[in-house]
Amino acid sequence: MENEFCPVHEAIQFLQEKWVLHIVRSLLEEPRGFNDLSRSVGGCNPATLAQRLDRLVEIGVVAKEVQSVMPPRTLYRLTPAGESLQRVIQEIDAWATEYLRPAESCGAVCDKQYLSEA
Amino acid sequence: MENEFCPVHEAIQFLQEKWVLHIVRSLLEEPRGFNDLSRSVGGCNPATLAQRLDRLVEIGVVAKEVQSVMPPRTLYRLTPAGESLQRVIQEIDAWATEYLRPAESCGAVCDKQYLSEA
DNA sequence: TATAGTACTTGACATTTCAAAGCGATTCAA
DNA sequence: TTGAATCGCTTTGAAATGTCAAGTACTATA
Repeated sequence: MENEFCPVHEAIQFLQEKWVLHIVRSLLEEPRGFNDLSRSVGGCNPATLAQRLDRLVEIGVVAKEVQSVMPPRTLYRLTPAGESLQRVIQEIDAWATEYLRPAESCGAVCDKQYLSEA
Repeated sequence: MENEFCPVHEAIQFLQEKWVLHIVRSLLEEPRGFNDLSRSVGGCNPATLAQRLDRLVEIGVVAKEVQSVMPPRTLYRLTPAGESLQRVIQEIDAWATEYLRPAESCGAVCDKQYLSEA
């Protein structure tokens, strides 16, 4: 269990980095600029977002397209590897809609959620 | 986009907590005690693990079974809701084996991984 | 001319995670 | 019988990580 390369472990390690799944999910909808992405993800501060994007680009899940430096205009879009994460997100979606119950609201208070009984 | 309850968002929020996916994956294999789980997950310190388990129990993904207090013997097992996370993990698995390439080793050095070209 | 928008960076602060040690109790090997 | 190992954690203080507010340099719109 030590010396073998375990892709799942690596994948989990990377997918569990804060905001990664949110970012991917947002980019699955459409390519976005930095601020647009930031708004869409909701709650991720620019420092973290920038760092996460660097990493996603480095890993090859996201491609960064600088359209013009000044005025700044950039597009982040998923690579094929990124797009194929859609299946993961879909499963999360399926699980969530089956098991997650609304606690109170969503946007503001996101600290408590419960599972449905069934 | 503010006041609606978005289960996927909640689910991602919760699944991206550090170690959660690793824990679930480990428990998918079999129910485990605290230390056993700790070893199987690998690298999570006990304080964090304990907290994560509390949360998982609270949310209803994991059930804690205290078999004896002294000598201590506890079992953590997935609830049905937890078990159905298997599909998520399976998709991660599929994605990982398709796109993740071994960088160097696995156990010790887990800081860099690359995607395959295809 | 003024306001809002782009993509970020910076530095101070808060939260999270960490490794290490320890605890009471039991079981097992020497 | 003594000592080490195992169990399920908790505590500690320090290190890593994430967050916030503000700012940069510039353009486009009003």
